[in-house]
Amino acid sequence: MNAVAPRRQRADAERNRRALIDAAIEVFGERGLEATVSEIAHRAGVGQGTAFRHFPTKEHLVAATVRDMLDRITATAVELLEEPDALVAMRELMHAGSTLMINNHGFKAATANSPVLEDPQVHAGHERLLEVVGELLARAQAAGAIRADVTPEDIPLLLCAISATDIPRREEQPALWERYFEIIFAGLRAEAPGDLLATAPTPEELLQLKKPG
Amino acid sequence: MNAVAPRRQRADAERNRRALIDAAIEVFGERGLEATVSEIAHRAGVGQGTAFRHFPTKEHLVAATVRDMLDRITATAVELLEEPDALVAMRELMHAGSTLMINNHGFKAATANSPVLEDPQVHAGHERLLEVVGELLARAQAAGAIRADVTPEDIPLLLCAISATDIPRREEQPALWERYFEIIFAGLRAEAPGDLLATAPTPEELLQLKKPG
DNA sequence: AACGATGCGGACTGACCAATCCGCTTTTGT
DNA sequence: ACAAAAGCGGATTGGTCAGTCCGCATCGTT
Repeated sequence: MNAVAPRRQRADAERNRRALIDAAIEVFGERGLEATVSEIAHRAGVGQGTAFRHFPTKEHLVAATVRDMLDRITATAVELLEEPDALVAMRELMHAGSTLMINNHGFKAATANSPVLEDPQVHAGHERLLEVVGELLARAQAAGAIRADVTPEDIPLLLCAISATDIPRREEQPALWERYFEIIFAGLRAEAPGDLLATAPTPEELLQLKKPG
Repeated sequence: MNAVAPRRQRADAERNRRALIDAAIEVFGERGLEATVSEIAHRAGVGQGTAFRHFPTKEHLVAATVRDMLDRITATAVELLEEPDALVAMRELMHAGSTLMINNHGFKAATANSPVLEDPQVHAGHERLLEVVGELLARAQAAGAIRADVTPEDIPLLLCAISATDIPRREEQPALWERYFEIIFAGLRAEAPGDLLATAPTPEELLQLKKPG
């Protein structure tokens, strides 16, 4: 019977913590991880001293936002467990994940950042995501829609790959990444797609995003 | 008849310029674009004043190294024009390009950096690469080995995608990216690969890089 | 050999940023 | 209502880095 003493924190402190994470998601999303802590604090409507009290290091703040983002993808994945068509579920999961990474420059950069990935909170969130992804993937493989040698750990890495194609010419061709989504997703399909191709929502049309002439 | 006056620069200046680019490729390669200019100058055996005289801005130095790297890939691509098997040529080109990007953290980061891509030297180097890639790609498509809707511009972006998978666990699984190379390359193959699969050097074995148990 | 032009090196500047510190304010329990 | 605890804010510090400056060395030319 040791004193674990959870000692709930003050209401305003909890509010500020939440506001900081929300602001961090926004600001890191817009400007990448180079955004400064005081900019985030300001956006959250608090002083930067407050930011560093809640998150002793910028890296801690980054880890907290990454954890939050991971939880969002996981929530999407859980919803997709309801989808009867396993291939559609996988496709939508990957599409949602790519969209999220592409709209959040900071999240994309953080996944390339080993120190962040070693944070226990982030690691736990990642594990939880892998479990749900594993379930969706297993179903798609059981249906013969996805190659059997693909593992759950592959999926997040492929999302990194897809979002890495979004860097240049964002103005000219806003959704060019969808093209590469199709190519990479095609690489995951079972060796003889044949009739299964028809199941995918928009299999070939999306590949025509580039200028036709 | 205006005075263009090429005015050749002093021999030591030219030597230093070359040494700076070589050092920059090394240092940016090891530590990414965060490496400091003075570190590069020191590695090149010159003072940092010299570095800033040759390259008025860090960005100029980055652009010069990117241009150099692009020229190296282009040289590889030109050699591959000799390869009789068009699919093998494309595969080797992409493999070489991925290897180059993965071993050079700075180059990888620079391709995600719009200001660098807008540099006229870099842009010219990129165009030149696209020409050669276009030729190799056209041959592979004519042979029915690669989907007809793939364009030359897709290839560099897919190399970015492949190298984006190399970020974590470099120690544990040094060549994990080869796995994703296979998946993405498979996505480029013509819809009915069938017998063509046999042409690829190591089509399925490389996919078993992960722990089997 | 000698001189002018070109290039060199590294101390220095100014800006920026993560992280700290401490006097002040708000919350919470009584 | 009051006091102690908890939290707040922003000025400040220390360190880093791109870019400048200028006295000195080296090169190339005659």
